Amino acid sequence: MTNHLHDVTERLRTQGLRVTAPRVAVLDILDRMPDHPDADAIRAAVSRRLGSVSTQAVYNILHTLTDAGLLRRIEPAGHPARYETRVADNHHHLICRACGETRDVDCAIGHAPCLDPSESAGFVIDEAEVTFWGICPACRTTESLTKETP
Amino acid sequence: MTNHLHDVTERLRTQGLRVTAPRVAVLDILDRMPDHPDADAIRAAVSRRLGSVSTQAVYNILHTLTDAGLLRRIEPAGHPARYETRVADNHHHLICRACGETRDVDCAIGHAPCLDPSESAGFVIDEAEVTFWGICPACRTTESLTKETP
DNA sequence: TTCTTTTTCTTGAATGATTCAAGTGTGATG
DNA sequence: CATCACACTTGAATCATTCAAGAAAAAGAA
Repeated sequence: MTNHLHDVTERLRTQGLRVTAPRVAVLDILDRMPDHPDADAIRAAVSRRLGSVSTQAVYNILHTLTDAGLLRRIEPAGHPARYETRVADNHHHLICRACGETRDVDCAIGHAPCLDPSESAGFVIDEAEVTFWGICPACRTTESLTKETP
Repeated sequence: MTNHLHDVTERLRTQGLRVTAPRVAVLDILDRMPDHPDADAIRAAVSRRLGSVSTQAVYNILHTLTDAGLLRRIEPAGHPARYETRVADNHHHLICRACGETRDVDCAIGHAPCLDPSESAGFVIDEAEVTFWGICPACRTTESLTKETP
């Protein structure tokens, strides 16, 4: 645990970023949360650990760390942005249309950039983002219960 | 042109939707706009044609037509939603990070659903969405000009 | 350690796309 | 051509996120 915090600190230093309690907390918490939390869930978790944090600080931190390549931001249509620390590899996401729950999906086809468009139309392409949309097991159950009770 | 309006009317009727001037205008305009306009651009175009439309009406219409399968909504992270009438086939999008300009990209790999995730985690998946992110020719030019003038 | 500088955090207000709610108007059916 | 469900208008509300200005804290120097 002290080990891990040291690792988190190192990651910040390597990117030339100052080591602050809120930043360490965000990175450490995201490393441990497998469910791609959104800004509000992250704020809640950091707040629990440090006593309090401002919403603005959380947004600043998420922005800074994302820009530095320490975080990856996922922005599912219709849901607030979610974050993860898995940045080194090429992977995609499976998102529930109902609740926004997000799961990692390993790249289905080869390696990064994973896909090439058939026409690039003069664009300089830097990312091929694949999102699988569906209904998660929990929401599927809720949905059928709702429908079967008119 | 009367031909096309007739076709638009038919599409509405086929979906059991009432034929109203704003709805016809939205569909007709979207059929002619290749650049995936957002709600505001659509409102402007409809307004120009009919004299005026409320923003709310445009949102209602876009929602209704999308639900009916007559439109497809594209929601690029960080940009307002865009719409297109190309709903029959499986295709993806190439989006400019800077200005949001959106181009169609034919499916790079086979047919719909185009991709299968390696793990579905109990989800019922209904769509595989592929987005190519980059910088369009116009923004690329602007960007380099800005950088070269410190 | 203590001082200084630069960056980060806090607070409170603002933004922008989209949605909610209530009332008026209109298309489709009989 | 009357009725009624549905669509449109107006005006306010919501939500995630961002802007702005001042207070606090990290990093490097003395």
